[in-house]
Amino acid sequence: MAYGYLIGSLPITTVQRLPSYLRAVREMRRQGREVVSSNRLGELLGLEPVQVRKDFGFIGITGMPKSGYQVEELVLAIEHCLCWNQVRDAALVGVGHLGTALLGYRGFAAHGLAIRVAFDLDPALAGQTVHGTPVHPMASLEPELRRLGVRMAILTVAPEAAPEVAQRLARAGIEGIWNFTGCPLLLPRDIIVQDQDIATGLAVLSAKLSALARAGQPRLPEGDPV
Amino acid sequence: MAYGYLIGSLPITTVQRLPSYLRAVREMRRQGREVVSSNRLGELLGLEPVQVRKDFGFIGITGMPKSGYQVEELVLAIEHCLCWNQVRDAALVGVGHLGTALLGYRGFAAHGLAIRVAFDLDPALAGQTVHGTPVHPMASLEPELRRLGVRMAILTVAPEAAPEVAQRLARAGIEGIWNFTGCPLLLPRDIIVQDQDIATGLAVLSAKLSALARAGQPRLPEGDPV
DNA sequence: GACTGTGAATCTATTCACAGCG
DNA sequence: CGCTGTGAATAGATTCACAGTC
Repeated sequence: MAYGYLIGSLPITTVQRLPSYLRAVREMRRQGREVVSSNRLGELLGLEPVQVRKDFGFIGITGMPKSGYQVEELVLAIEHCLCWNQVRDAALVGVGHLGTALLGYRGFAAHGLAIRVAFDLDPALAGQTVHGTPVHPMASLEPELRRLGVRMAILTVAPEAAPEVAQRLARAGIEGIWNFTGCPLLLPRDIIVQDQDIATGLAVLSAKLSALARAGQPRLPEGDPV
Repeated sequence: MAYGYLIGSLPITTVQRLPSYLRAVREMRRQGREVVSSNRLGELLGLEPVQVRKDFGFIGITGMPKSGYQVEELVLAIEHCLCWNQVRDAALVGVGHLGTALLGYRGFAAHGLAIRVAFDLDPALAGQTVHGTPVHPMASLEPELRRLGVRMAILTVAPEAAPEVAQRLARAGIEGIWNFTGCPLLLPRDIIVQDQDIATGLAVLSAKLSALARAGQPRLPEGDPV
């Protein structure tokens, strides 16, 4: 195994699974469970036990034969890998339906994310707060970002506006952009862009449903039990 | 190349890229461009040209040496693969911030998706419409779904409620669930679940930003031009 | 006996290298 | 030439098989 495609020192696929692990082990901690086996966790999350063990190996966690892994140790290690144990300030640009929903999402606290400020073109929104976050006019984007020292941006503007706004974010010193616009952003390589395009998920689901329909219904009326 | 991991007859990674291709070629059609090369498309979307050619090969599109691919042919072929040229009815369950945002999203029409009905626990919402979609009480979930013959559900309830609601959807004859709850759904295998967990994207971005920070800033103050 | 941990094998996806064509 | 199309090579990710440990 070469594993030369890493984020820091972790395979990207492992990083993608960390949130599910974290949710599960936090819940176990809440329930007072102190240890958990790769088997149990895999069953809960729909993963092979060996996958779980490999992933935990990558994040430097080692378990105990017979008993399993320490729940508390897992929580701390995963939070550390993702830096979800400290707060990261972010700005949100584009207070439409989706932007508003994200501003109202209470789960970000558990992910170490705090949206400090939002921006929108609509002058009626500027000066208001949405779900407790102050909204500023687009004109003050650069100075406000620099003043607050925010390094991460959540981009929820209309796709047409995305390239231009992204340019402005890049020039304002933003290091990472969480891109919900579906429009590909071509930016300098030192700016990290994470695309969160709802259409790719819908595409996979559409294709699977269509494949199913095309195949007729070669399945039993009732499938496997849960 | 074995390629035995297919949706219908397409690699899943290819399906995931189809929406970006589609957006790009639709835009080109709008501009009156009739042909496009894999090179140009790759540049626009940040992909290797050979990747584009392989993908088009999979969906059965063949281009012309020297000139490239027919834009119109690409649009039709991709829409066909995803069944985005016909309307698929869906129900949305959970009219919170995110559910409301999805009900207000106008882009679904271009993806062949029509949300016909929504459901929510809150009795104050039942009987109302949200962005034009009627909201029903949870109690009428099963009969209403069967009456409308809806086969796809968008799940935007709170994570705690997800497993139970998913069970009800499964029993009501739903074939595919687009799962925004972040909670893993363990359902019979004949029900297709597409997880759309915002946390995995945030995890990747967090890990990359942290890796960057840890590495110091071993880059030039200004990166490559666009 | 019931776990973990890991090298080897397999499977999947991308990229290379280059033949072929208009 | 400037493209496409594709077998071969490589890279990446999962799964197998099994040795080791409490």
